[in-house]
Amino acid sequence: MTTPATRSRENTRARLLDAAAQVFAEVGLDGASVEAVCDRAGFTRGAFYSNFESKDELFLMLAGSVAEQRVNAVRTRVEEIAADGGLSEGCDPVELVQQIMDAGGDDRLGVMLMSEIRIRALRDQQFGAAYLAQEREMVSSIAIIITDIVSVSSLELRVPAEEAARMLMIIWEGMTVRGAMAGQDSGQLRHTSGEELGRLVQLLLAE
Amino acid sequence: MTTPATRSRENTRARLLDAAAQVFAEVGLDGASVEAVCDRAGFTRGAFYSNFESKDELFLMLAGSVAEQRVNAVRTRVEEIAADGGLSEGCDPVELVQQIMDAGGDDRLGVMLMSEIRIRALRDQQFGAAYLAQEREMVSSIAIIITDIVSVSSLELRVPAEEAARMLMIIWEGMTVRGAMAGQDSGQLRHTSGEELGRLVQLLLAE
DNA sequence: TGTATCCAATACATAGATGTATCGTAAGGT
DNA sequence: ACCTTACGATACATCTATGTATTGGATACA
Repeated sequence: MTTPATRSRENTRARLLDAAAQVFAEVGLDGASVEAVCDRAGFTRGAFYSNFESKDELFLMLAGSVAEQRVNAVRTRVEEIAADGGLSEGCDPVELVQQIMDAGGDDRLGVMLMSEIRIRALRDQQFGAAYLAQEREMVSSIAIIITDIVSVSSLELRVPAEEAARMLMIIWEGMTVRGAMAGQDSGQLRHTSGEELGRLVQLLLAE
Repeated sequence: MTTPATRSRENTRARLLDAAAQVFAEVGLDGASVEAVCDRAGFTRGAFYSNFESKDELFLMLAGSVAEQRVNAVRTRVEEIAADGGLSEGCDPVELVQQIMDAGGDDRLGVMLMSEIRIRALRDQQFGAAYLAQEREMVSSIAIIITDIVSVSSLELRVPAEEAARMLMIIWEGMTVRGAMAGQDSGQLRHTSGEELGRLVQLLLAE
């Protein structure tokens, strides 16, 4: 009953979670059978029911892990920028925002998975509350860096930092979703959504 | 083979489409069985398969009708405002934008149905292209009225009208989705998303 | 080497959804 | 009044998914 067994078990769980992320993104939570997830992971349903109680439990764990990753990615990116002294007076606000948003990095499948998560957040009160709470954390992180950026520049914000952060996040989300619809790969995705974000940043700032 | 029979048939189809809108919004396309839709409409599956080939065909028709309604609602609202001389010099841009966005009116179920439609647009290339085309129509309508508003005022746009329209639409969408997640009813939904839109309008305009 | 344990595979029972084929009935035409 | 047609209900066959119960096999430990 030492580590190897446990290690193997955790590996199995991780592989199932990975596979689930892909399959849920591709065909949706309801469209994905437990067996499809297991096939993708290279297991049978025996492994699944040995590790999870239901597809729903798996989804909740997956969503929790995705949320955690996003929040952390944005926060650490913000901290990195602050520590790196990226906030010199001559820094480019547009570039910085771009970098922060990239931290939450969404490729095509990522966009689809997030959409699936949002749908669930719409249908399930509890889950929705958790989703919104997690989003507020991201907004807080972004608001902090926005405030810092503005404080070292000669510019000023035309709306409160939190509002600005929310707008940036929503526009970014809307643009990536539409980019994915148009069949763009992640590279183009970053590009087009970046352009729109740049314009919004210019709107948010005033001399 | 005169009207009554046909009329009854079309009535059946309409009731099934209505029921489908509700059920799809509540539990999603994949989560909704054909029987659930029929139950809601007060029919059996016999009626369904007599009128539609599959659940998917029904969904495509529903989505088409929803898209048409939205585009038309926005366009006619824009035309009404233009005709009503609502564009006097002293008009309130924020108020006008609010009215236009309201035309695409989304209550809680509407938000959920649109989310379902967008998910499909993400998964299906063809459908996604159609969705984006329809959205471009809406953006065009909004851009027109924005241009008009600006032209009769002493203000000017800080970005191209089409960009402004897209941003407004995306922010509006993002806010209504989040409002619905928070469990707000349609009244509150309009209120909170309206506030955020107001701020964006102010950002978009310059003296 | 034997044994205990843990984990995933397999087999099975059941439930639910789909689509088709058939039937009953009401309305329209002659 | 009779016949025909159209539409929705019913019945059925099939398929797929789920969850559980049992089995097999690998690994750790004595």
